[in-house]
Amino acid sequence: MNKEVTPRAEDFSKWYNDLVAKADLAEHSAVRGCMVIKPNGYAIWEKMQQALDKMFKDTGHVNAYFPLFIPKSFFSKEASHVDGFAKECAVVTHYRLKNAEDGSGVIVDPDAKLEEELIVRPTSETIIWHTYKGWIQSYRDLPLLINQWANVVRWEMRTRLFLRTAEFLWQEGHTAHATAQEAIEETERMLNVYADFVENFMAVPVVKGVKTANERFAGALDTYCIEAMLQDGKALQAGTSHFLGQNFAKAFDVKFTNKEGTLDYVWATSWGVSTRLMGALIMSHSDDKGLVIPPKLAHTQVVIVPIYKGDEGLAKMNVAIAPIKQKLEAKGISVKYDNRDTQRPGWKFAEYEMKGIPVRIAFGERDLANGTVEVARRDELTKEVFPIEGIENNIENLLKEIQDNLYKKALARREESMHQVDTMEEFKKALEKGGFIYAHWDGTSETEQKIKEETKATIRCIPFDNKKENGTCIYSGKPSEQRVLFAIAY
RNA sequence: CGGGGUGUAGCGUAGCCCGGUAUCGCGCCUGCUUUGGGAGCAGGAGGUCGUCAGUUCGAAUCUGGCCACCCCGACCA
Repeated sequence: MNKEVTPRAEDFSKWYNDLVAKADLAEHSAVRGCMVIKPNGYAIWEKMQQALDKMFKDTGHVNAYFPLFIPKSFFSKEASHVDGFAKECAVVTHYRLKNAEDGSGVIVDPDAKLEEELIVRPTSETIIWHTYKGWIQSYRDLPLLINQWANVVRWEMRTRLFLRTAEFLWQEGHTAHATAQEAIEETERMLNVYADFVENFMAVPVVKGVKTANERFAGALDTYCIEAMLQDGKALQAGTSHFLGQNFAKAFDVKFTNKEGTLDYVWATSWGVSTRLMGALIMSHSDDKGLVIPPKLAHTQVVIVPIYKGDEGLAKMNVAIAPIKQKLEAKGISVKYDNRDTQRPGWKFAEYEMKGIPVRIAFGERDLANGTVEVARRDELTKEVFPIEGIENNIENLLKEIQDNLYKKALARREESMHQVDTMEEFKKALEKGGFIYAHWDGTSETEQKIKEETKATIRCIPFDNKKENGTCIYSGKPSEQRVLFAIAY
Protein backbone atom coordinates (compact mmCIF):
# COMPACT_ATOMS: atom_id res chain seq x y z
CA MET A 1 0.00 0.00 0.00
CA ASN A 2 1.89 2.98 1.32
CA LYS A 3 1.84 5.14 -1.79
CA GLU A 4 -1.81 4.95 -2.68
CA VAL A 5 -4.19 5.42 0.16
CA THR A 6 -7.61 4.17 -0.73
CA PRO A 7 -10.70 4.01 1.43
CA ARG A 8 -12.23 1.50 -0.98
CA ALA A 9 -12.80 -1.37 1.35
CA GLU A 10 -13.07 -4.18 -1.20
CA ASP A 11 -9.57 -3.71 -2.58
CA PHE A 12 -8.14 -3.10 0.81
CA SER A 13 -9.66 -6.26 2.27
CA LYS A 14 -8.04 -8.32 -0.42
CA TRP A 15 -4.70 -6.60 0.01
CA TYR A 16 -4.87 -7.06 3.77
CA ASN A 17 -5.94 -10.72 3.66
CA ASP A 18 -3.23 -11.54 1.12
CA LEU A 19 -0.62 -9.81 3.23
CA VAL A 20 -1.58 -11.63 6.41
CA ALA A 21 -1.41 -14.91 4.48
CA LYS A 22 1.84 -14.26 2.65
CA ALA A 23 3.65 -12.92 5.69
CA ASP A 24 2.49 -16.13 7.37
CA LEU A 25 0.89 -14.34 10.32
CA ALA A 26 -2.54 -15.93 10.69
CA GLU A 27 -5.38 -17.71 8.96
CA HIS A 28 -9.08 -18.36 9.36
CA SER A 29 -9.75 -21.44 11.44
CA ALA A 30 -12.34 -24.16 11.14
CA VAL A 31 -14.45 -22.23 13.64
CA ARG A 32 -16.48 -19.37 12.23
CA GLY A 33 -14.94 -16.03 13.09
CA CYS A 34 -11.98 -17.51 14.92
CA MET A 35 -8.37 -17.19 13.87
CA VAL A 36 -5.25 -19.31 14.01
CA ILE A 37 -2.27 -17.13 14.87
CA LYS A 38 0.72 -18.75 13.21
CA PRO A 39 4.23 -18.77 14.70
CA ASN A 40 5.29 -15.73 12.68
CA GLY A 41 2.38 -13.70 13.92
CA TYR A 42 2.55 -14.98 17.46
CA ALA A 43 6.21 -14.03 17.72
CA ILE A 44 5.24 -10.38 17.23
CA TRP A 45 2.44 -10.68 19.76
CA GLU A 46 4.92 -12.14 22.25
CA LYS A 47 7.21 -9.16 21.79
CA MET A 48 4.25 -6.87 22.38
CA GLN A 49 3.28 -8.79 25.49
CA GLN A 50 6.78 -8.60 26.90
CA ALA A 51 7.06 -4.87 26.42
CA LEU A 52 3.58 -4.15 27.78
CA ASP A 53 3.99 -6.50 30.73
CA LYS A 54 7.16 -4.72 31.75
CA MET A 55 5.39 -1.36 31.53
CA PHE A 56 2.54 -2.64 33.69
CA LYS A 57 4.95 -3.93 36.30
CA ASP A 58 6.93 -0.69 36.23
CA THR A 59 3.70 1.10 37.13
CA GLY A 60 3.07 -1.18 40.11
CA HIS A 61 0.78 -3.84 38.67
CA VAL A 62 0.88 -7.60 39.14
CA ASN A 63 -0.57 -10.41 37.04
CA ALA A 64 -3.29 -12.87 38.05
CA TYR A 65 -5.78 -15.12 36.30
CA PHE A 66 -9.55 -15.41 36.58
CA PRO A 67 -11.92 -18.05 35.12
CA LEU A 68 -12.98 -18.25 31.50
CA PHE A 69 -16.58 -18.95 32.53
CA ILE A 70 -18.85 -16.48 34.24
CA PRO A 71 -22.20 -17.43 35.79
CA LYS A 72 -25.03 -15.84 33.88
CA SER A 73 -26.43 -14.17 36.98
CA PHE A 74 -23.29 -12.05 37.36
CA PHE A 75 -24.26 -10.19 34.23
CA SER A 76 -27.59 -9.08 35.69
CA LYS A 77 -25.86 -7.09 38.39
CA GLU A 78 -24.72 -4.11 36.34
CA ALA A 79 -27.51 -3.06 34.00
CA SER A 80 -25.61 -1.05 31.40
CA HIS A 81 -22.85 -3.65 31.30
CA VAL A 82 -25.21 -6.43 30.26
CA ASP A 83 -26.80 -4.12 27.70
CA GLY A 84 -23.40 -3.67 26.12
CA PHE A 85 -22.45 -7.31 25.85
CA ALA A 86 -25.64 -9.40 25.88
CA LYS A 87 -25.93 -9.51 22.11
CA GLU A 88 -22.58 -11.11 21.52
CA CYS A 89 -22.05 -13.74 24.20
CA ALA A 90 -21.26 -17.42 23.79
CA VAL A 91 -23.22 -19.43 26.35
CA VAL A 92 -22.40 -22.85 27.82
CA THR A 93 -25.58 -24.78 28.57
CA HIS A 94 -24.44 -28.41 28.93
CA TYR A 95 -21.47 -30.27 30.31
CA ARG A 96 -21.52 -33.67 28.60
CA LEU A 97 -21.75 -35.36 25.20
CA LYS A 98 -22.87 -38.86 24.35
CA ASN A 99 -23.21 -41.15 21.36
CA ALA A 100 -26.57 -40.87 19.67
CA GLU A 101 -28.65 -44.02 20.01
CA ASP A 102 -29.30 -44.14 16.28
CA GLY A 103 -25.56 -44.16 15.65
CA SER A 104 -25.59 -40.80 13.89
CA GLY A 105 -22.66 -39.50 15.94
CA VAL A 106 -22.06 -37.48 19.05
CA ILE A 107 -24.86 -35.37 20.51
CA VAL A 108 -25.25 -33.11 23.53
CA ASP A 109 -26.60 -35.16 26.41
CA PRO A 110 -29.94 -33.55 27.28
CA ASP A 111 -29.61 -34.89 30.83
CA ALA A 112 -26.45 -32.86 31.34
CA LYS A 113 -28.02 -29.43 31.37
CA LEU A 114 -26.36 -26.90 33.67
CA GLU A 115 -28.54 -25.44 36.37
CA GLU A 116 -27.13 -22.03 35.62
CA GLU A 117 -25.67 -21.29 32.21
CA LEU A 118 -22.08 -20.10 31.99
CA ILE A 119 -21.02 -17.23 29.81
CA VAL A 120 -17.68 -17.39 28.06
CA ARG A 121 -16.17 -14.09 29.20
CA PRO A 122 -16.52 -11.21 26.76
CA THR A 123 -14.59 -9.22 29.40
CA SER A 124 -13.98 -10.01 33.06
CA GLU A 125 -15.31 -7.11 35.11
CA THR A 126 -18.10 -9.16 36.68
CA ILE A 127 -16.15 -12.23 37.77
CA ILE A 128 -13.29 -10.05 38.96
CA TRP A 129 -15.45 -7.72 41.02
CA HIS A 130 -17.22 -10.68 42.50
CA THR A 131 -13.78 -11.96 43.54
CA TYR A 132 -12.51 -8.57 44.75
CA LYS A 133 -15.36 -8.40 47.25
CA GLY A 134 -13.57 -11.05 49.27
CA TRP A 135 -10.19 -9.35 49.00
CA ILE A 136 -11.02 -5.82 50.06
CA GLN A 137 -12.00 -4.77 53.56
CA SER A 138 -9.84 -1.80 54.47
CA TYR A 139 -8.10 1.14 52.81
CA ARG A 140 -4.95 -0.85 53.66
CA ASP A 141 -5.96 -3.37 50.96
CA LEU A 142 -5.99 -0.59 48.39
CA PRO A 143 -5.03 0.14 45.74
CA LEU A 144 -5.44 -3.27 44.16
CA LEU A 145 -3.57 -3.20 40.86
CA ILE A 146 -4.07 -6.39 38.87
CA ASN A 147 -3.69 -7.33 35.25
CA GLN A 148 -4.69 -10.51 33.48
CA TRP A 149 -3.49 -11.91 30.14
CA ALA A 150 -6.33 -13.90 28.68
CA ASN A 151 -8.57 -14.73 25.79
CA VAL A 152 -12.11 -13.42 25.47
CA VAL A 153 -15.01 -14.24 23.18
CA ARG A 154 -17.38 -11.80 21.53
CA TRP A 155 -19.74 -13.40 19.04
CA GLU A 156 -19.31 -10.84 16.29
CA MET A 157 -21.48 -10.90 13.20
CA ARG A 158 -18.61 -10.15 10.91
CA THR A 159 -14.94 -10.69 11.50
CA ARG A 160 -11.61 -9.70 10.05
CA LEU A 161 -8.24 -11.23 10.89
CA PHE A 162 -6.72 -9.50 13.94
CA LEU A 163 -9.00 -6.44 13.72
CA ARG A 164 -12.14 -8.23 14.77
CA THR A 165 -12.32 -11.92 15.60
CA ALA A 166 -14.80 -13.90 17.65
CA GLU A 167 -12.07 -14.93 20.07
CA PHE A 168 -9.13 -12.69 20.73
CA LEU A 169 -6.14 -12.48 23.04
CA TRP A 170 -5.73 -9.46 25.25
CA GLN A 171 -4.77 -8.13 28.61
CA GLU A 172 -7.26 -6.53 30.93
CA GLY A 173 -6.25 -4.50 33.95
CA HIS A 174 -8.74 -4.18 36.81
CA THR A 175 -7.89 -1.87 39.66
CA ALA A 176 -9.58 -0.78 42.85
CA HIS A 177 -8.90 2.50 44.64
CA ALA A 178 -9.90 4.37 47.77
CA THR A 179 -10.78 7.63 46.04
CA ALA A 180 -12.22 8.80 42.76
CA GLN A 181 -9.17 10.97 42.23
CA GLU A 182 -6.80 8.00 42.53
CA ALA A 183 -8.90 5.96 40.10
CA ILE A 184 -8.97 8.78 37.57
CA GLU A 185 -5.20 9.12 37.86
CA GLU A 186 -4.85 5.39 37.22
CA THR A 187 -7.12 5.60 34.19
CA GLU A 188 -4.96 8.37 32.78
CA ARG A 189 -1.69 6.66 33.71
CA MET A 190 -2.62 3.49 31.84
CA LEU A 191 -3.82 5.37 28.80
CA ASN A 192 -0.44 7.04 28.73
CA VAL A 193 1.26 3.65 29.02
CA TYR A 194 -0.70 2.49 25.98
CA ALA A 195 0.09 5.60 23.98
CA ASP A 196 3.74 5.26 24.92
CA PHE A 197 3.79 1.63 23.82
CA VAL A 198 1.94 2.12 20.55
CA GLU A 199 4.01 5.13 19.54
CA ASN A 200 7.43 4.02 20.73
CA PHE A 201 7.31 0.28 20.09
CA MET A 202 4.78 -0.03 17.29
CA ALA A 203 5.80 3.29 15.72
CA VAL A 204 2.13 4.15 15.24
CA PRO A 205 1.05 7.68 16.20
CA VAL A 206 -2.15 7.94 18.22
CA VAL A 207 -4.56 10.62 19.38
CA LYS A 208 -5.37 10.45 23.07
CA GLY A 209 -8.82 11.50 24.08
CA VAL A 210 -12.10 10.79 25.77
CA LYS A 211 -15.07 8.99 24.24
CA THR A 212 -18.50 10.55 23.95
CA ALA A 213 -21.37 9.00 25.92
CA ASN A 214 -22.44 7.00 22.85
CA GLU A 215 -19.08 5.32 22.46
CA ARG A 216 -18.38 4.79 26.14
CA PHE A 217 -17.67 1.32 27.58
CA ALA A 218 -20.73 -0.41 29.01
CA GLY A 219 -20.66 0.39 32.72
CA ALA A 220 -18.02 3.16 32.65
CA LEU A 221 -18.35 6.79 33.70
CA ASP A 222 -15.61 7.76 31.30
CA THR A 223 -13.73 5.95 28.58
CA TYR A 224 -10.34 7.23 27.50
CA CYS A 225 -8.89 5.92 24.27
CA ILE A 226 -6.05 6.06 21.83
CA GLU A 227 -7.07 6.30 18.20
CA ALA A 228 -4.83 5.34 15.30
CA MET A 229 -5.27 6.13 11.60
CA LEU A 230 -4.61 3.26 9.22
CA GLN A 231 -3.41 3.42 5.65
CA ASP A 232 -6.87 2.90 4.20
CA GLY A 233 -8.19 6.04 5.86
CA LYS A 234 -10.10 4.26 8.59
CA ALA A 235 -9.58 4.88 12.29
CA LEU A 236 -8.83 2.14 14.78
CA GLN A 237 -9.39 2.25 18.51
CA ALA A 238 -6.07 0.85 19.62
CA GLY A 239 -6.58 0.81 23.37
CA THR A 240 -9.01 1.93 26.05
CA SER A 241 -8.84 2.85 29.69
CA HIS A 242 -12.06 3.19 31.65
CA PHE A 243 -12.95 5.07 34.79
CA LEU A 244 -15.72 2.88 36.21
CA GLY A 245 -16.61 5.05 39.19
CA GLN A 246 -18.35 2.99 41.87
CA ASN A 247 -20.65 1.19 39.44
CA PHE A 248 -19.11 -2.25 39.77
CA ALA A 249 -18.36 -1.82 43.47
CA LYS A 250 -22.04 -1.12 44.04
CA ALA A 251 -23.18 -3.94 41.75
CA PHE A 252 -20.94 -6.46 43.56
CA ASP A 253 -21.08 -4.81 46.96
CA VAL A 254 -17.37 -4.11 47.37
CA LYS A 255 -16.99 -1.80 50.38
CA PHE A 256 -13.97 -0.82 52.44
CA THR A 257 -13.37 1.02 55.69
CA ASN A 258 -11.53 4.26 55.04
CA LYS A 259 -9.05 6.08 57.28
CA GLU A 260 -11.89 7.90 59.01
CA GLY A 261 -13.50 4.58 59.90
CA THR A 262 -16.52 4.94 57.64
CA LEU A 263 -17.67 2.42 55.05
CA ASP A 264 -17.46 3.37 51.36
CA TYR A 265 -17.61 1.72 47.96
CA VAL A 266 -14.27 1.42 46.16
CA TRP A 267 -13.47 3.21 42.92
CA ALA A 268 -12.59 1.18 39.88
CA THR A 269 -10.77 1.26 36.57
CA SER A 270 -10.27 -1.22 33.78
CA TRP A 271 -8.07 -1.03 30.72
CA GLY A 272 -7.15 -3.29 27.85
CA VAL A 273 -5.39 -3.82 24.57
CA SER A 274 -5.73 -6.84 22.34
CA THR A 275 -4.35 -8.72 19.34
CA ARG A 276 -6.12 -5.99 17.42
CA LEU A 277 -2.84 -4.12 17.87
CA MET A 278 -1.41 -6.62 15.40
CA GLY A 279 -3.93 -5.36 12.88
CA ALA A 280 -2.89 -1.79 13.60
CA LEU A 281 0.75 -2.71 13.11
CA ILE A 282 0.13 -4.48 9.81
CA MET A 283 -2.14 -1.77 8.45
CA SER A 284 0.20 1.04 9.47
CA HIS A 285 3.55 0.16 7.96
CA SER A 286 3.09 -2.50 5.32
CA ASP A 287 3.76 -1.82 1.66
CA ASP A 288 3.41 -3.69 -1.62
CA LYS A 289 6.37 -5.90 -0.76
CA GLY A 290 4.77 -7.07 2.43
CA LEU A 291 4.94 -6.55 6.15
CA VAL A 292 7.23 -4.06 7.87
CA ILE A 293 8.01 -4.80 11.51
CA PRO A 294 9.44 -1.99 13.67
CA PRO A 295 12.82 -3.11 15.05
CA LYS A 296 11.65 -3.01 18.67
CA LEU A 297 8.98 -5.63 17.96
CA ALA A 298 10.91 -7.80 15.50
CA HIS A 299 11.61 -11.32 16.73
CA THR A 300 14.46 -11.27 14.21
CA GLN A 301 15.95 -7.83 13.73
CA VAL A 302 18.70 -8.75 11.33
CA VAL A 303 18.90 -11.61 8.87
CA ILE A 304 22.21 -12.54 7.29
CA VAL A 305 22.17 -14.16 3.87
CA PRO A 306 25.39 -15.72 2.56
CA ILE A 307 26.15 -15.59 -1.14
CA TYR A 308 28.39 -18.41 -2.27
CA LYS A 309 29.16 -21.08 -4.82
CA GLY A 310 29.24 -24.72 -3.85
CA ASP A 311 29.74 -26.45 -0.51
CA GLU A 312 33.23 -25.09 -0.10
CA GLY A 313 32.03 -21.57 -0.71
CA LEU A 314 29.36 -21.98 1.94
CA ALA A 315 31.87 -23.33 4.44
CA LYS A 316 34.01 -20.27 3.84
CA MET A 317 31.05 -17.92 4.40
CA ASN A 318 30.04 -19.75 7.57
CA VAL A 319 33.49 -19.06 8.98
CA ALA A 320 33.54 -15.42 7.89
CA ILE A 321 29.99 -14.62 9.04
CA ALA A 322 30.13 -16.23 12.50
CA PRO A 323 32.09 -13.37 14.11
CA ILE A 324 29.81 -10.76 12.51
CA LYS A 325 26.79 -12.49 13.97
CA GLN A 326 28.54 -12.69 17.33
CA LYS A 327 29.37 -8.99 17.38
CA LEU A 328 25.77 -8.08 16.66
CA GLU A 329 24.41 -10.44 19.27
CA ALA A 330 26.78 -9.01 21.85
CA LYS A 331 24.94 -5.73 21.31
CA GLY A 332 21.63 -7.40 22.10
CA ILE A 333 20.54 -7.51 18.48
CA SER A 334 18.59 -10.61 17.43
CA VAL A 335 20.18 -12.15 14.37
CA LYS A 336 19.22 -15.02 12.13
CA TYR A 337 21.84 -16.52 9.86
CA ASP A 338 20.03 -18.21 7.00
CA ASN A 339 22.51 -20.48 5.30
CA ARG A 340 20.00 -22.95 3.95
CA ASP A 341 21.24 -24.32 0.66
CA THR A 342 17.70 -25.19 -0.39
CA GLN A 343 16.79 -21.61 -1.32
CA ARG A 344 18.71 -19.13 -3.42
CA PRO A 345 19.65 -15.63 -2.23
CA GLY A 346 17.07 -13.77 -4.31
CA TRP A 347 14.35 -16.00 -2.92
CA LYS A 348 15.49 -15.28 0.62
CA PHE A 349 15.60 -11.52 -0.01
CA ALA A 350 12.00 -11.49 -1.17
CA GLU A 351 10.92 -13.81 1.62
CA TYR A 352 12.35 -11.69 4.44
CA GLU A 353 10.93 -8.55 2.91
CA MET A 354 7.51 -10.15 2.85
CA LYS A 355 7.93 -11.07 6.51
CA GLY A 356 9.09 -7.60 7.46
CA ILE A 357 12.55 -8.24 8.91
CA PRO A 358 13.97 -4.73 9.48
CA VAL A 359 17.55 -5.26 8.29
CA ARG A 360 19.14 -7.72 5.89
CA ILE A 361 22.84 -8.29 5.54
CA ALA A 362 24.16 -9.99 2.42
CA PHE A 363 27.70 -11.34 2.49
CA GLY A 364 29.63 -12.92 -0.37
CA GLU A 365 33.06 -13.26 -2.00
CA ARG A 366 33.13 -9.59 -2.89
CA ASP A 367 32.60 -8.59 0.74
CA LEU A 368 35.11 -11.11 1.96
CA ALA A 369 37.72 -9.51 -0.27
CA ASN A 370 36.79 -5.93 0.72
CA GLY A 371 36.06 -6.43 4.39
CA THR A 372 32.49 -5.14 3.92
CA VAL A 373 28.87 -6.23 4.13
CA GLU A 374 25.84 -5.17 2.12
CA VAL A 375 23.09 -3.81 4.34
CA ALA A 376 19.50 -3.45 3.16
CA ARG A 377 16.83 -1.71 5.20
CA ARG A 378 13.21 -2.84 4.96
CA ASP A 379 11.55 0.51 5.63
CA GLU A 380 13.12 2.34 2.67
CA LEU A 381 14.16 -0.69 0.60
CA THR A 382 17.62 0.84 0.12
CA LYS A 383 21.04 -0.84 0.19
CA GLU A 384 24.35 0.40 1.52
CA VAL A 385 27.82 -1.09 1.96
CA PHE A 386 29.27 -0.99 5.48
CA PRO A 387 32.76 -1.99 6.65
CA ILE A 388 32.83 -5.08 8.88
CA GLU A 389 34.86 -3.02 11.31
CA GLY A 390 32.36 -1.43 13.67
CA ILE A 391 29.39 -3.11 12.00
CA GLU A 392 27.69 -3.68 15.35
CA ASN A 393 27.51 0.06 16.06
CA ASN A 394 26.31 0.87 12.58
CA ILE A 395 23.56 -1.71 12.73
CA GLU A 396 22.55 -0.65 16.20
CA ASN A 397 22.17 2.92 14.96
CA LEU A 398 20.40 1.82 11.84
CA LEU A 399 17.80 -0.10 13.84
CA LYS A 400 17.12 3.02 15.88
CA GLU A 401 16.86 5.06 12.73
CA ILE A 402 14.40 2.63 11.17
CA GLN A 403 12.26 2.65 14.28
CA ASP A 404 12.26 6.42 14.21
CA ASN A 405 11.66 6.68 10.48
CA LEU A 406 8.65 4.37 10.61
CA TYR A 407 7.03 6.56 13.22
CA LYS A 408 7.76 9.72 11.26
CA LYS A 409 6.35 8.28 8.07
CA ALA A 410 3.20 7.08 9.82
CA LEU A 411 2.80 10.45 11.48
CA ALA A 412 3.23 12.31 8.20
CA ARG A 413 0.65 10.06 6.57
CA ARG A 414 -1.81 10.72 9.36
CA GLU A 415 -1.28 14.47 9.23
CA GLU A 416 -1.78 14.42 5.49
CA SER A 417 -5.13 12.70 5.88
CA MET A 418 -6.33 15.10 8.57
CA HIS A 419 -9.14 17.36 7.44
CA GLN A 420 -10.65 20.36 9.17
CA VAL A 421 -14.15 21.12 7.92
CA ASP A 422 -16.93 23.55 8.77
CA THR A 423 -19.93 22.31 6.81
CA MET A 424 -21.71 19.02 6.32
CA GLU A 425 -20.91 19.16 2.62
CA GLU A 426 -17.18 19.48 3.27
CA PHE A 427 -17.52 16.74 5.85
CA LYS A 428 -18.95 14.27 3.35
CA LYS A 429 -16.37 15.20 0.75
CA ALA A 430 -13.58 14.64 3.27
CA LEU A 431 -15.03 11.26 4.23
CA GLU A 432 -14.57 10.02 0.70
CA LYS A 433 -10.85 10.59 1.02
CA GLY A 434 -10.71 8.93 4.42
CA GLY A 435 -8.76 10.07 7.45
CA PHE A 436 -9.58 12.02 10.58
CA ILE A 437 -11.99 14.91 10.32
CA TYR A 438 -11.86 17.70 12.84
CA ALA A 439 -15.21 19.44 13.07
CA HIS A 440 -17.58 21.27 15.40
CA TRP A 441 -20.28 19.29 17.17
CA ASP A 442 -23.06 20.55 19.42
CA GLY A 443 -22.30 18.01 22.14
CA THR A 444 -25.54 16.02 21.93
CA SER A 445 -25.91 12.28 21.44
CA GLU A 446 -28.76 12.88 18.99
CA THR A 447 -26.57 14.83 16.61
CA GLU A 448 -23.81 12.26 16.88
CA GLN A 449 -26.29 9.52 16.10
CA LYS A 450 -27.72 11.36 13.09
CA ILE A 451 -24.27 11.95 11.65
CA LYS A 452 -23.49 8.28 12.08
CA GLU A 453 -26.67 7.21 10.34
CA GLU A 454 -26.09 9.58 7.48
CA THR A 455 -22.37 9.05 6.93
CA LYS A 456 -21.20 6.04 9.00
CA ALA A 457 -18.67 8.34 10.62
CA THR A 458 -18.44 8.37 14.40
CA ILE A 459 -16.78 10.63 16.91
CA ARG A 460 -13.55 8.80 17.66
CA CYS A 461 -12.73 11.00 20.61
CA ILE A 462 -12.54 14.45 22.05
CA PRO A 463 -8.76 14.93 22.11
CA PHE A 464 -7.24 15.70 25.51
CA ASP A 465 -5.16 18.57 24.20
CA ASN A 466 -8.12 20.09 22.40
CA LYS A 467 -8.20 23.85 22.22
CA LYS A 468 -11.50 25.57 22.94
CA GLU A 469 -12.83 27.39 19.92
CA ASN A 470 -16.29 28.81 19.35
CA GLY A 471 -18.08 27.63 16.24
CA THR A 472 -21.27 26.06 14.98
CA CYS A 473 -22.11 22.36 14.77
CA ILE A 474 -21.75 21.05 11.21
CA TYR A 475 -25.01 19.12 11.52
CA SER A 476 -27.37 21.14 13.70
CA GLY A 477 -25.87 24.61 13.32
CA LYS A 478 -26.09 25.03 17.07
CA PRO A 479 -23.22 26.67 18.95
CA SER A 480 -20.19 24.50 19.71
CA GLU A 481 -17.24 25.24 21.97
CA GLN A 482 -14.76 22.83 20.41
CA ARG A 483 -14.00 20.62 17.45
CA VAL A 484 -14.02 16.83 17.86
CA LEU A 485 -12.37 14.04 15.91
CA PHE A 486 -14.57 12.16 13.45
CA ALA A 487 -13.70 9.18 11.25
CA ILE A 488 -15.03 5.96 9.83
CA ALA A 489 -13.71 3.29 12.13
CA TYR A 490 -12.99 -0.41 12.21
C1' C B 1 -30.12 -12.20 9.59
C1' G B 2 -30.59 -9.52 4.53
C1' G B 3 -27.90 -8.53 -0.53
C1' G B 4 -24.00 -10.26 -3.90
C1' G B 5 -20.25 -13.81 -5.25
C1' U B 6 -17.27 -18.28 -5.31
C1' G B 7 -16.46 -23.69 -4.67
C1' U B 8 -12.08 -27.83 -10.23
C1' A B 9 -4.46 -31.04 -7.43
C1' G B 10 -1.12 -27.86 -1.65
C1' C B 11 -2.26 -22.59 -3.84
C1' G B 12 -4.19 -19.61 -7.98
C1' U B 13 -7.06 -20.81 -12.31
C1' A B 14 -9.25 -22.41 -17.72
C1' G B 15 -13.18 -25.36 -19.27
C1' C B 16 -19.55 -24.67 -18.04
C1' C B 17 -23.32 -20.83 -22.36
C1' C B 18 -23.24 -25.29 -26.72
C1' G B 19 -22.72 -32.65 -22.13
C1' G B 20 -18.05 -37.17 -24.41
C1' U B 21 -13.41 -38.47 -17.34
C1' A B 22 -10.05 -31.94 -17.16
C1' U B 23 -6.32 -26.67 -19.08
C1' C B 24 -2.46 -23.56 -17.59
C1' G B 25 0.78 -21.24 -13.90
C1' C B 26 3.04 -21.55 -9.02
C1' G B 27 4.50 -25.16 -5.59
C1' C B 28 6.26 -30.45 -4.84
C1' C B 29 9.80 -34.86 -6.37
C1' U B 30 14.40 -36.60 -9.46
C1' G B 31 18.80 -35.26 -12.34
C1' C B 32 22.34 -31.86 -14.39
C1' U B 33 23.76 -26.80 -14.74
C1' U B 34 23.27 -22.62 -11.33
C1' U B 35 23.61 -19.10 -6.70
C1' G B 36 25.10 -10.49 -5.64
C1' G B 37 17.01 -9.75 -6.27
C1' G B 38 11.83 -14.92 -6.07
C1' A B 39 17.17 -19.69 -11.45
C1' G B 40 17.29 -22.73 -16.34
C1' C B 41 16.59 -27.22 -18.91
C1' A B 42 14.79 -32.29 -18.94
C1' G B 43 11.77 -35.85 -16.67
C1' G B 44 7.94 -37.08 -12.88
C1' A B 45 4.02 -37.41 -9.03
C1' G B 46 -0.57 -35.37 -7.62
C1' G B 47 -7.77 -34.31 -9.14
C1' U B 48 -14.33 -39.59 -6.96
C1' C B 49 -14.45 -31.13 -10.46
C1' G B 50 -18.04 -28.75 -2.48
C1' U B 51 -22.17 -32.27 -1.52
C1' C B 52 -26.78 -35.07 -2.36
C1' A B 53 -30.35 -36.21 -5.80
C1' G B 54 -32.54 -35.76 -10.86
C1' U B 55 -32.29 -35.67 -16.51
C1' U B 56 -29.15 -38.55 -20.01
C1' C B 57 -26.15 -44.10 -23.31
C1' G B 58 -22.84 -40.53 -20.96
C1' A B 59 -22.58 -34.74 -16.23
C1' A B 60 -17.14 -30.36 -14.04
C1' U B 61 -20.82 -28.79 -17.79
C1' C B 62 -28.10 -29.05 -17.66
C1' U B 63 -32.07 -29.01 -13.28
C1' G B 64 -33.27 -28.92 -7.94
C1' G B 65 -31.93 -29.22 -2.76
C1' C B 66 -28.15 -28.80 0.86
C1' C B 67 -23.28 -27.28 2.76
C1' A B 68 -18.98 -24.26 3.12
C1' C B 69 -16.28 -19.96 2.43
C1' C B 70 -15.55 -14.76 0.82
C1' C B 71 -17.33 -9.66 0.05
C1' C B 72 -21.12 -5.73 1.25
C1' G B 73 -24.78 -4.17 5.23
C1' A B 74 -26.95 -4.38 10.45
C1' C B 75 -23.64 -5.39 15.44
C1' C B 76 -18.81 -4.27 17.54
C1' A B 77 -12.54 -3.50 20.35
